[in-house]
Amino acid sequence: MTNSKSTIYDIAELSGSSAGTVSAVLNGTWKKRRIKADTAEQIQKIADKLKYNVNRQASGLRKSRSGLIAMIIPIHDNRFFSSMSQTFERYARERNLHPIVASTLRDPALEVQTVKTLLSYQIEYLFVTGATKPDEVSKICKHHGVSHLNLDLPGTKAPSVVSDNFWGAQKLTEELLSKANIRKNKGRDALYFLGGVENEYATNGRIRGFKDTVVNAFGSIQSTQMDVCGYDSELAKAAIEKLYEKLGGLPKGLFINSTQPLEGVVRFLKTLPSKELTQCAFGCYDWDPFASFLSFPLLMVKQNTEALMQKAFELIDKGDMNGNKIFEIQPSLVSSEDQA
Amino acid sequence: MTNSKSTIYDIAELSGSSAGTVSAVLNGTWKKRRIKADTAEQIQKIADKLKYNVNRQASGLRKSRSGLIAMIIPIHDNRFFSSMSQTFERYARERNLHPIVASTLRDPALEVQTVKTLLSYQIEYLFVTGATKPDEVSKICKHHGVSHLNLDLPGTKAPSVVSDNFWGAQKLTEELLSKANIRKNKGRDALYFLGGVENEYATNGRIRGFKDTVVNAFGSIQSTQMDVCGYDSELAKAAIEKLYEKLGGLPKGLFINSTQPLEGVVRFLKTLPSKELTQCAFGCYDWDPFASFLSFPLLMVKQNTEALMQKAFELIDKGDMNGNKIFEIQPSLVSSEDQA
DNA sequence: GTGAAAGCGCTAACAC
DNA sequence: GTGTTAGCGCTTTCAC
Repeated sequence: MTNSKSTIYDIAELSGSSAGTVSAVLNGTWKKRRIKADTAEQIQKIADKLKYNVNRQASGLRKSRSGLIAMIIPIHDNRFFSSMSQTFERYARERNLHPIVASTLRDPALEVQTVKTLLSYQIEYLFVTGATKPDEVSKICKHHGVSHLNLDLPGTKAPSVVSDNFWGAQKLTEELLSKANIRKNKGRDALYFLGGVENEYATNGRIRGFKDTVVNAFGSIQSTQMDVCGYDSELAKAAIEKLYEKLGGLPKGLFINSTQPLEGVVRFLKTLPSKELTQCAFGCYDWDPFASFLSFPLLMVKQNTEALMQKAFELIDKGDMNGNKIFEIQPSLVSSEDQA
Repeated sequence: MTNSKSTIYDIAELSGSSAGTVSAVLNGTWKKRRIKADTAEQIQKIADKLKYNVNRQASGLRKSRSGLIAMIIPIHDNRFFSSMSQTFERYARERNLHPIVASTLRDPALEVQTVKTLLSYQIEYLFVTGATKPDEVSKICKHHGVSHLNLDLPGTKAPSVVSDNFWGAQKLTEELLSKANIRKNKGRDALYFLGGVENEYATNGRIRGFKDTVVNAFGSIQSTQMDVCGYDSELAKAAIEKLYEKLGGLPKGLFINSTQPLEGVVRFLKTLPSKELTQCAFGCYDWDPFASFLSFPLLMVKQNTEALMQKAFELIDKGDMNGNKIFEIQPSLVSSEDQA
């Protein structure tokens, strides 16, 4: 029972046919070789009995194809990326490709090293998700002739499929303006933007969407309405505290850029009497299921993993991986009140 | 620049040495072969210039080792499993093994198929996490002579590393009894258990821990204190509603089995005036970061991914993968109040 | 100190 | 309809 790995030669011997025939039967090319159904059946039966399993290092070497498709992500332990992994696997399997996911911890060196390792296993495609140096990765992949694309964060040397941050921010801002019933766009009667990092791809798009919408509605926007205080929750907490103090209370609307700053905001809100919270409309760019359970209503922008992945595989299917176009995918607006 | 994959033969030719020498230099066995440092350096330089990358299908075939270690998990998109993946990768890389994680969606057929595929790539080790049929997987692995172990859910044909549900439930129950200041163990003045599935490994252990602790403290336990209503949040919501009605209010303490039932409970609690919540001590077996932001304090049991994985790799390191011992790892108790 | 040669398990072109 | 053969890129034993 133990350790009886068998090869096509074992089967050839037992069936009285040749290794070539066995190979053809076992990999499904036997009709093309016009092998007798009888022979095929016979061989298959023996293979089953021996629990034969092809050695893909050998077949891959011979065919110079591995059947592998890989994706690198920054980390596994994250709602967005783990949901990308899940969707990636499904799409890959639909195409008879074997998915491999590896995380690179936002470490440029590990990123490069991981990609090289993956290439050494002769992966056929690579999805580069949220990479710190997408163009470095592109260079390596190109040298090895491996099709690849960027996800979530764009690069300039391969096609990219990313969230439409501009559009998402517009929608969220519009909703908030209307829900908060903003009239004057001044003092507490205005919408405020909190969190994110200046000159970072995602934040940039979101800021543009926010500003664009506010300016559209009121003709102008004040610099005091923006506090791009970083992604750290402590910094966000300090920022909302300061804003609260300055305004003498919460504003009528708050656009929080990402769930991490949201944590900081929530920590501050916990210190306020709950009726104050009802005077502010809260929005968060990024979704987390926990947010449905907060003590106040919250609008969230949820990235569309399904559509991102679908677009990416569409590019694979079309063999369309050579340009450097950026495809933007619309996220969706979710309200915590819908889920409760 | 494009597609210039090179082989050791290219390098051999350019360097005027033989493929064997190049191979030895490039895979680090060259001191053993007593190759001149000069030659080695020369060869290395050429390899770098060509951006040579070993073909692991070829080297793996020859050595009949792949350098791969795989783990199957039910799903990626889950706090516990994604954190297992993260830790798995780290430990694997520390050992110069290349980690592969694949999800099997709690589908027995996909589980078996995925394992077979992984084996066809000649993986050297397999971690079987939360499998529906761990023993099926063991059979297949044994036939292929591949070392493997079970994680999270135990099997009978390989070593298993699982959470100590009994211990965790004991600790959580003890904390809750004391925090709730239970006196009579009757009516509202008692601790109640909610959620989980009868005859399931994890629930069994937790029920035993709960009962054991209550009986220890009060000499007995009533069957009405247990409602093993499943993992569905709607069922849990119905269960807590019924309990509330029966008792004429919340009990002094509630042990909720898993985060999904917790969601249901929270939905119900939202309908209550907040001061009622202060009269009950809440505990949840399983941890989720969102729970720190609920409007009431919550004790949680957090599985120790780090220790689980460490134990698993310890078994690998010791080559100790042949028994079927079950190793239980203590989880830890976390309070939402510690994090705020 | 290094080259030559065999072979890992499989596939595919070419026989017949 | 099926056997034979060469070879994918690499490692390793045996020469010398």
